[in-house]
Order: sequence, then structure tokens, then C-alpha cells
Amino acid sequence: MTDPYYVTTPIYYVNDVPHIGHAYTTIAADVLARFFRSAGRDVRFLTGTDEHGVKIFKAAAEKGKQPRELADEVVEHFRRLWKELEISNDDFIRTTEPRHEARVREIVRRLVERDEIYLGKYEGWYDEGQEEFVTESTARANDYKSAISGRDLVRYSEPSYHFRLGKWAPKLIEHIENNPRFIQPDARRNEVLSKLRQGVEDLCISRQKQKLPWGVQMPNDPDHVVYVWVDALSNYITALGIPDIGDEHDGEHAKYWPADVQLIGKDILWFHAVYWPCLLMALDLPVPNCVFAHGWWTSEGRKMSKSLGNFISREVIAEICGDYSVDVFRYYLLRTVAFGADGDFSHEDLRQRYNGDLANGVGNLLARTVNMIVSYFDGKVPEPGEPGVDEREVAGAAEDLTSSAEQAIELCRFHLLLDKVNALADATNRYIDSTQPFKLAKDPEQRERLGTILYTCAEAVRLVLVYLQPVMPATARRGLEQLGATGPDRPLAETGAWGALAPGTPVHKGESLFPRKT
RNA sequence: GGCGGCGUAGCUCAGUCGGCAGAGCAGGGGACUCAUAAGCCCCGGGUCACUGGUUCGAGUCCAGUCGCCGCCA
Repeated sequence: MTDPYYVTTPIYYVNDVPHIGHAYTTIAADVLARFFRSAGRDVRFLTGTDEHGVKIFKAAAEKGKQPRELADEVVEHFRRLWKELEISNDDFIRTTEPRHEARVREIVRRLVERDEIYLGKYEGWYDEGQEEFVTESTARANDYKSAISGRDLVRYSEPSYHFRLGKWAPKLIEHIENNPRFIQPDARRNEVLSKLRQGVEDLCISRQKQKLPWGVQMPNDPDHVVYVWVDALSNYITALGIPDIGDEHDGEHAKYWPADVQLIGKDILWFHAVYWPCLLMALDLPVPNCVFAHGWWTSEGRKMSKSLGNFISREVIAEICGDYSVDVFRYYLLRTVAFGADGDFSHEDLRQRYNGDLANGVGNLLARTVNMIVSYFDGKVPEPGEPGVDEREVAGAAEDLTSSAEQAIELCRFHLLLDKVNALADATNRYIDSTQPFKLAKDPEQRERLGTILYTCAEAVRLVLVYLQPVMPATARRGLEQLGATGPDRPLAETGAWGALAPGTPVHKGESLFPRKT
């Protein structure tokens, strides 16, 4: 009935503990999910964890644990962080879950059946000390020696299954050319296209079980285990109950596929922009509408590193959220840098952003508006008269926001939306200074005019808060409560339009939304 | 080495079809007071990296140079 909307984050590898990069992707996805929910779309938002692989197996062994045990522990760090950051995911998939593993086997089975997979030979570099495969580019970068032990890498060859990636490449190129939105931003799209045009080889999708003991066994060959690509990438559909395998999840959420947008970091673009769509084409499934690769964060001007002490871990995020709030952290990440570009996180920049945009801008506007309505209209939103020229600038800023918000979000232009939100708050602050309601209040003859002005202010702040809501859910709600504008959930088509605030609505002063930081 | 992108005010960046260089922040000054000493108003000659070209006119188009970055080899 309603229009489905499906957004995904990558599944995060449990070898790593969560940091700002994970938080960034997931917050962005959450904002998309919240926005489109409020717009009345039927939203599904998926995140999860990638739990197979040699690294996990070894890390667990070192700690004397079973891989699954280790994963169970690490996954909690992610779950807890998502909870702390107000992430509203509808599902959380782990690659070690039966619903996923069984579907991975089915996917492989289908690929074999369609002759999309054949037994070939894997050749590559292997680090014997680390018991890890090393890609050609990494090997070259390290002069064909182990990055850890310095020992020579060994040339390794073993039978393995290959996916006919090359066969699908021309079709993919065509698709990318015809669908500019498929890979975003454009610079990334160009990179993928030019690399594709240089030609691609088939993709090795299995490893021998003895080398990769922790993974999904190939259904057609007990000596082989599914390598990361098919295992991890397929989570986006297995979580929806695709394909059918005869369990209770079959087709459960199949209506959400294809995904509207799949958010990823730029480091995993190639896999998502090439391997994944080709696998889908081979399975005769539609490819996602958009794969959006965002940038990376540096911290205090330098690459994040634990030794430099600028690493933004889950603990540091918790500190920042404690100093400000979760919502402010979310706001900062999305406001400071255009989604897709790299950004730098700095405490000083955060403080300035906070004071400038939020405390002095939105927060102060709400405070002065509510205060005047309380003082001059007994705390009830006044009836507006006919708007005049003074109202034009505010109305224009509001129109600009309401008319472009959905498209900005659709294209993941979070900073643009926030920019327009701030522009409306700024226009309204200027409006108060130019119309001087606090002076008109002294003149009983100006009662109607005063009402128009304060209604205009209240309505403008309300819109500011409504459009801030997907990014700052809890804070926006507190602000809306002060305006008496909470009520039962109504679609954005109503709440997001000028005039939804009913005259007579009681307002009340509350705590500062954003107390100024010194 | 190949392909692509970028280089604009102290900082971060906008500049669509070529038509008198912009915003935010920071900094300086001012008038006010509803408000979180917040808000508002005023103050920006910056070789638009460099060189050459096309054009009546180039930040914008073309060629080259330098620097930075990305992808690939």
C-alpha cells in the first residue's frame, strides 16, 4: 500500500570495535529512515555484523574462545552503541545466524545451478606466519613480504570456485551509464566506471576449508567455504527473507528489495558497486537504486590513531554525547561535511558549530519566541492576521526548506537540509529584530500586528524543529513540547507545512534546548 | 606511469548557460533589549595556483606548468 523504503548500512566486521566511522554511516542511515517514516513511507532499516573469516577465528583462538563466543561479545558493543545513538534499525543481522547462513548456501546453490560459478584455481599471495591471504596490491605495497613478520610471502595456488564476474561487467557498465544515481557521489561513479572499462576478472568466491575454517560451507563441495563476498554482501537480501529456503523467514520482507539506498564507506565501494550488483544480476534480482559511498573522518586534523590519542572510539563518542548530547553529535557529523566528502572532527569545531548554529541560532530563537508568547499572549499561540511584506523573508525561507527537504534527503544531502533549517532560524531571528514585537507589545493598538508576528515566529521555529527531528529526535521533541506542537504522530505532509500550528495552542517555557558552551 | 578530481577572503567552502568576485565562521565597530552577554546592523581590492590561448568579455572554455588528493598500474 504505502511506498516501501529500504536503507542499509554495511555489516560491520566484529574484528574491530566500533568507532566514529561506523557511527557516521549508521547515523546517516538512521536519519534517512526517520525522515521517510515521518513522510509516511513504509521504511525498513537494516544494519548488522559480519562475523566469519580467518581474523575472527584467530582472534578467538588467541583468547581461548570459540569464534561465535567472541562474536557474541563484540556484537554487543555495536548493539549498545546503536542504542546509545538512538538508532532506529528495524533489524540487525549477523552472518552467523541460521537465517543468513542457510540463505547463503541457497544463493550459492542457485549460482552453481545457473552455471554462474565454476571450479577454477585461486592464485595469490599468502602470509604463512599470519595464515592470511594477501591481495596483489597489498603484497606489492609491502614488497611481497609480510607486513607483520617481514618474511617473504608465498605464492599460493589452490582449487577454488569462481563467479563469472567478467560476464556481467558489460551489463553493469551499461547500467551505471544509464543510471547516474546508481553510484554516488559522481566522483566515485567515475572511478568505478573507469576501472570497469579496464576489464575485470572473474571473482574467486571460495577458499579451502583448512585455510578458512570459520565460514559457510559451500553446498556443492564440503572442502570449500564461501569467502567473504557472497557471504557478507548477501546479508542485504537474506535479512529480508530472500531467497526462499523453507523457513519461517521466507519472503518476510521481500517487498523492500531493491534497496533505495545502501550506505557504505568509500573503502568498500568496489565490492558494493561491482561484485554485489553482478551477483544480483546473476541471481536475476534487481540491483539497488543507489550505492552511496561517504568519506572518512580524520580527528583534530590528523588521521585517527590510537597511538596519537585522537582515536574516536565508542568511549570517546560517549564522552562527547555526555558533554553535549547524542543529538548534537548526530547533528555535527551531518552538518559539518557534505555527505560523500572527507571530514575532520575537532572538539573546537564542534563547540563553535554548537554555539553558532544551535545555541545562538535555533535554541535562542525558541527561547525568545516562547518567552514573548508567554509574556504578551498569556502563553497561548496568537491568531495571525494577514501576512505582509515583513513576513516575506521568513515565508521565503520556510518555503525553501519545506519544498526542498525531501529531495535533499533523498539524495543524502544532509548538510543542505540542515543549511536550510538554519537559514529559516536566521531569517526568523532577523525578523524579530526588524519587527520589534517587544516594542509593539507596549501599544494596545498593535495587538493584531503583534499576534501576526509572534505566530509567524512560532510557526517558523516549529518548522525548524520538525525538520531537525530526523537528525535530533529527542531534542526536537523537547522543543516542540515547549511550543505545544507534539500531539499524535501526523505525517510530514501536514506537520511539515506552514500553518499547522493552531492558534490558541498553549506554549510553555522550558529548559534551554542548547545551553551555550564556554 | 595511466585515468579522474581539486587548487577562490585568516579558516571551511558556494560560484548553474562565460557577463561588475560570494556565504558561513573567525576578527573589528555600532544601535538595541524579547532572548542562552544570545540576536540585529555595518566593515571583505582576495595576483579566483601559474603561464599562454579562444572571446567584445574567462574564476568559469582550451593547452601547458606547479602543488595536493582519489582510483588504477
